[in-house]
Amino acid sequence: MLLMSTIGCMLLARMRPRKPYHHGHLEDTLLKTAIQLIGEVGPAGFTLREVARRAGVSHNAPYRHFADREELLAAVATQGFRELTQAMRDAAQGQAEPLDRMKAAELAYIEFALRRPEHFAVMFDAPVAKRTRSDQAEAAEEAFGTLLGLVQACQDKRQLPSGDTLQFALLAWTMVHGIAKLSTAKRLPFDSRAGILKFSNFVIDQALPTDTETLTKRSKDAK
Amino acid sequence: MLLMSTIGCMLLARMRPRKPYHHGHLEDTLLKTAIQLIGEVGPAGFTLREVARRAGVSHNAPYRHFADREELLAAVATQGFRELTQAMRDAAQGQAEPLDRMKAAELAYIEFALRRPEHFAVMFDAPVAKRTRSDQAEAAEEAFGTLLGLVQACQDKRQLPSGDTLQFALLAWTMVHGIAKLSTAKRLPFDSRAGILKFSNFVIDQALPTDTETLTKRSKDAK
DNA sequence: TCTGCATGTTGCGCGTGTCAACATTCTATT
DNA sequence: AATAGAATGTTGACACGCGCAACATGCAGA
Repeated sequence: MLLMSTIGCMLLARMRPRKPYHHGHLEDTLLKTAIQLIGEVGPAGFTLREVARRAGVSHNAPYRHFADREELLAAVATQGFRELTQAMRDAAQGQAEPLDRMKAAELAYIEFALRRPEHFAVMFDAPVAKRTRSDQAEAAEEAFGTLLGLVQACQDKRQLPSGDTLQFALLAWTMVHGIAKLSTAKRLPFDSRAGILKFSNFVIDQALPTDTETLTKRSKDAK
Repeated sequence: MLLMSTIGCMLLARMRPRKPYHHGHLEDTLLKTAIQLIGEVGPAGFTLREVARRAGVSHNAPYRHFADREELLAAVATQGFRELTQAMRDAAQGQAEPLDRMKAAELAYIEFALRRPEHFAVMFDAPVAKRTRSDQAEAAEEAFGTLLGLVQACQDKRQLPSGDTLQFALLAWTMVHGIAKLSTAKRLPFDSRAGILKFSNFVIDQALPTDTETLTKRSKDAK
């Protein structure tokens, strides 16, 4: 029945198989297309109309799924935070010791930024106004929460000084974020990925000392 | 002579004082106007035409001084780096000890970002392509050089471990940059400027320990 | 004085974001 | 099964910004 009417359609259209009026997974397609486009031309060159073109849909179709350009970008950012979280978790999983797990996650953060600089930019450079989108805040919170959990684990095993867990996690975050941002802005005097990662290791070790001597010393200082 | 023709002009214009055809300081005016506009609407809302309007000039006049929108933004960034350098120097000047001078400069970096978030964004988020502008690279280099000099001074006075000066300076830079970026992106759980600065102090002290005990300990480790 | 050059203006084409009106398809209720 | 209404997609229009081309104005040196 449905088959027959479809065939009828095709006959009327001179056997040309007709594109269905309804796309089916347009929202997903738009998001994926947007992510890819941003990877190619950057957030500035990103265009709603080009996304629509690549999705094979009219220039106004996206408005059925996203209120405006900003909202699509916000969705891109949200997806970015999810992938960042996953990357950090995967990296941590490869290590046994809490401290190594944390460091691996931190490096994964930097590597994510290096691998997808434009996407990373959308996540953090987007105008603050529209970020009331709660799902994005949630995704970002989960990314940070991952790091926080790893720091907590280090403290539990006495591999980091006990103290304000939040502050240590924020310290770790700002460090890797600074490296990531300056790297993608090409402001660091390293041209190779390896050079950046080597520097990253230096920074991480410097700010989060691993040796017990320093640990005990610092915990004494804290008193 | 010139006066007479001017008066003639005014008479013809029914005593309305006529705006001179040539602006006189248009390039400067455009730059200043652009900086102010960016401060109001952010890099995204920034428009070449609005700058022209505010400068009281036609929408194409800016093209006589800047090749395109990007080039004006690049000039804005350059100016930003100069002001950042000045802010860091001023802050350092208020302190006697090298270490205090360095810390003051680092805090000045963060405060600059907090005070002029949009301007700061233009300096670092701009597409990398157009930044072949050598004067901008120079201004940025000078800003970093300021920090580098302060680190060097600390090492000279044994207030920082001797070693790779560049790496320490880069460490300091990435830290403050991370804080600045995350703060302006409103991703840190601090709502007040004071809270951010308090956290900044924590981060700086954590990563660049001042006490001589740790210093000697670390220099031993380095062997 | 006159001529060339820097500076500013007007007008245009093109692309984008977004709104309004219309077309098509799906879903649910009867 | 029929049909109304909600989703989804399309077409057309408008305003606006970027940047080009052609023109106007004023300045500076021969």
